[in-house]
Amino acid sequence: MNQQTKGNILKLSEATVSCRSCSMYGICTPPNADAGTLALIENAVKKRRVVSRGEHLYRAGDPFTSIYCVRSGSIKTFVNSDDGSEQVTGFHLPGELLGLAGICSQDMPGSAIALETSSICEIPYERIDALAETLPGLKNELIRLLSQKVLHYQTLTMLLSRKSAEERLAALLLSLSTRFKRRGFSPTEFYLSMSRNDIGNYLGLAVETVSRMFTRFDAEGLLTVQRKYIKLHDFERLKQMAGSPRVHLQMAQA
Amino acid sequence: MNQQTKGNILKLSEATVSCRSCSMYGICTPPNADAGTLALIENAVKKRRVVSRGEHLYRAGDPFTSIYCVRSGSIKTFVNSDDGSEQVTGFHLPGELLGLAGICSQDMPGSAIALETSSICEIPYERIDALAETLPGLKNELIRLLSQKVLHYQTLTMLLSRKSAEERLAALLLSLSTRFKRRGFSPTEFYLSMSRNDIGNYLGLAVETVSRMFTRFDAEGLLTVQRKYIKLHDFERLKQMAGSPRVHLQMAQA
DNA sequence: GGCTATAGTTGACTTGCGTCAAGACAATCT
DNA sequence: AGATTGTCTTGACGCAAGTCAACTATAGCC
Repeated sequence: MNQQTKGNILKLSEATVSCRSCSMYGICTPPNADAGTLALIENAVKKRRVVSRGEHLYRAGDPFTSIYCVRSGSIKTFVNSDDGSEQVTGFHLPGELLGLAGICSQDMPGSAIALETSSICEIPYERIDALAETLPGLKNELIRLLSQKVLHYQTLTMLLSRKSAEERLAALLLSLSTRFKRRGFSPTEFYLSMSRNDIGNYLGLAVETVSRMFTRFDAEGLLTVQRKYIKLHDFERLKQMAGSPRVHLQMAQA
Repeated sequence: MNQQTKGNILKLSEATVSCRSCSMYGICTPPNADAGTLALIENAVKKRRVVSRGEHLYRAGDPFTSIYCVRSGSIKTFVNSDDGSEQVTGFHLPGELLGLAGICSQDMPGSAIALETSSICEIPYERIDALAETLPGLKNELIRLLSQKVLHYQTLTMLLSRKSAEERLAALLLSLSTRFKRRGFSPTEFYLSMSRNDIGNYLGLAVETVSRMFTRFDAEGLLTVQRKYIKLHDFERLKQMAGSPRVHLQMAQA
């Protein structure tokens, strides 16, 4: 029995979301679209791209041309600070968007690297205007998605400024779980495609602290951890730890 | 010689930005607007509102109806967590937008309170669609502004997850300075409209720590502080402290 | 298979910042 | 003026999490 057949507990690289559960669904496949419109979108908007583990999807400073959506696999985005260190700004799972922050500037403000072999939909931004003429709801949808991002980062900000290491890790695990569930994967059992290093970087913690927290959570029976493999046992206690339930909801769309 | 006449070193409540230096400029007064269009906008979009110190502009849970722009004064936005505590998500100065995170949900996800008597432009969101028909660039402008917000919060996230108390305060002061300058106020001398408590809350620091940092900065000759009054002396060292110069830029639009 | 490089874990030690507590200064009210 | 209340500052102390360092497990490679 391989991963694929073992229900929906599998590595993201082996999973592909259907367009139905994609953030871009309202954009790519608007409800009132006729065959002609769908063909238009098919040709104008969708462009597949495969990036393998460690490869860049885009780099900071690249001219902004497109926004991206993860079909399968997972992507980390990060910005570089002057001293050469990088700060992870997000993990992007199947069905989620990235590259939106580039809209406001000519260049991409950060970089994106595949955490594993991933399939990506690329939407050239210059075509948005043309497309919007036939699809009046498109820009509203984009605005809504951007607003959601704003909310997400506000939440993350809150998480990072107030919470302890324990709370941060609990919140991340719940966020991942919620997002897996939304796209039809198991919310209790999954593989982390990112390293402890990435997690620590994202949460503002040292690697060692992340490691210690995993060990503690496991010892306390909250979850089972074997390297990248995670199985969540006690949602209730994790939620308590992470704090406000509103926070989880908002974390859901990373 | 009162505050008003003392150049442009004054309290925000006494200052009003012209529409020219407002974030909404591209929206409120599009470049190619004829008299008829301007009249349309004047009637449909602009609605003034004055909120006095401590008063709510909106509350978390209120139905989302409008986005707002500060004309004069200053506003703090915050979200409530389950335990009743609040987390400051931003300080909004003349010319800056707020309420954008509400677009994605039906209700306002957070609250906004005036830090001093403030004049606010209110733009009913339902009219955006109608208005966009006569002003094709409007939605693109809104999208751009939202993208800028995303970038800002990514930066803030980075600030909070990695930086020390010293770096955080330096970054905030530089951010305020940049934003004052952009709107035509003095970048070196200003009054803080927010309390130490708000600052600490925003930066994820205890009030005492904020206070100690101000004292230390003053002792080191970086600035002069007398309660709310701040005079910056050494930009260079402040920038060094705050870290990446890119961060300041991005902090500029809060 | 064994060798090397990388990622993850664990322990010992240090430190920045939060917490608690007391006091100083401003603003407002009577 | 003096009393009251809220904001800000300063000091003493403890702890959560960072740093340094050694060790272990895993993955990738010849």
